Amino acid sequence: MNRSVHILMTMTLGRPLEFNPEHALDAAMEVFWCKGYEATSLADLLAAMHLSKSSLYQTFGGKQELFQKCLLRYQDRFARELTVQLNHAPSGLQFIRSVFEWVASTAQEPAGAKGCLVANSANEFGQRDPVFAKPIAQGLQRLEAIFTAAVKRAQQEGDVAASADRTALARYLVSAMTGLRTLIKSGLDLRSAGAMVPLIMKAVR
Amino acid sequence: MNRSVHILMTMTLGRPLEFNPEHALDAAMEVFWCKGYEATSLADLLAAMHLSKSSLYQTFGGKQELFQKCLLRYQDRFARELTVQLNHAPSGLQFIRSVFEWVASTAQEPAGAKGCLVANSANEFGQRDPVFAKPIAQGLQRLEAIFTAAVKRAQQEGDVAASADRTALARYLVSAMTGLRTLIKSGLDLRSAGAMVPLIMKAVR
DNA sequence: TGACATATGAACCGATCGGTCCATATACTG
DNA sequence: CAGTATATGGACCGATCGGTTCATATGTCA
Repeated sequence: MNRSVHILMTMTLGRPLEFNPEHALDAAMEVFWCKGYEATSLADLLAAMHLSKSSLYQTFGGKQELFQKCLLRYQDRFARELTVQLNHAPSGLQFIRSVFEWVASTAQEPAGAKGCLVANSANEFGQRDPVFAKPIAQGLQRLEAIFTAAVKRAQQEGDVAASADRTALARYLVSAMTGLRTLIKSGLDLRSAGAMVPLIMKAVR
Repeated sequence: MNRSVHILMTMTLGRPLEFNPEHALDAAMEVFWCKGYEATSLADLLAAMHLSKSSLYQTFGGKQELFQKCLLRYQDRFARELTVQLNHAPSGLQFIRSVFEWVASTAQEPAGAKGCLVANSANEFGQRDPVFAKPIAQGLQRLEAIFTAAVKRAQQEGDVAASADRTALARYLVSAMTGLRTLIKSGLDLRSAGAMVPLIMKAVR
């Protein structure tokens, strides 16, 4: 591999970007997160991302592709964050509880009104659009995988019966999570949200 | 009150409608139910309702008003159905379980892919649109009220601790319901959906 | 400096959006 | 029959939709 090829692969020729693609992606994600896919227009995105239409198409490809990128970006960030939390948690059970307590704490806050991008998208599209069905299912899957790991740890720590069906429990937690977020998104008050956590946890113990 | 006034109030003058407003409303509800509000176009509605644009506007007022009518219609029908079920159920607890078992049974079926119009709308709009926030909140409220009645009955029947917080429990059930529907909408398999019901019920017992 | 490669903004595209208007059709009334 | 009130279909509206094209700006390289 000669030098010129190496340069071609590691640096961009021509005029450099005037914006940070990562930041722009974050801005787009925020808009999709708040308004959903259908209700978000190109104009909304351009305004939030601070770039021109041609830049958006050249860099991200279009509305659909941009949304897919945002969806994956959201998953990655969310999954990484939860994994870190799980690793730092005193116990698997504590991790699960603290996740729900954090979600409950977003009640009546802007963060709560946005919901979860994956859950929002799951509700907006279901399996209607084959283009989005896969990344959405994958997002739910990843959340389930984290809960599965947490339940497994809780079982090893003796907080959950070893005989319990990890997968079923993890799926239940995903369901409980999205349900709680839906209610919070609809304006559930903080007290009620908090009261829901121990009820949700009953299925785990 | 003379005869002519009476006639004016009880029957319509001029050319009669060529369609059944109730049926048309059902058709519109179906479309909104499947695709959501934003993704549904006037053309979609006209095709499903089998009427012309002018008829739609004259009879129902426009997309927003039509959606609101559908939302209320859905609530009424759903609430009435559940109330009947509750009255016929052998016990409050059995009612709750059977509702969840019915929802779980829609997994991998067209009915499951549609979700619940109220839950769908709650997720699509949250509190973003003040025009829809009220009917959506009302829909969730009505479901909660039914669950509250069921829990109350279960308490009287000794299946639920008398000391339990009925309202909190009812809200939990609404949350569990919407969560389950979200997952089913995303393609959860029938077996997994069924396995979730006893876990959900753990919070009640 | 000049060749080159990419980025950018603005003009432009056809399609579709939700919504209005009006001429005509169709019923009931006297 | 004429008069009246409503329903209907189709033409039409401006706005916006997502997307494309292209001339120009701006950087790197030899």
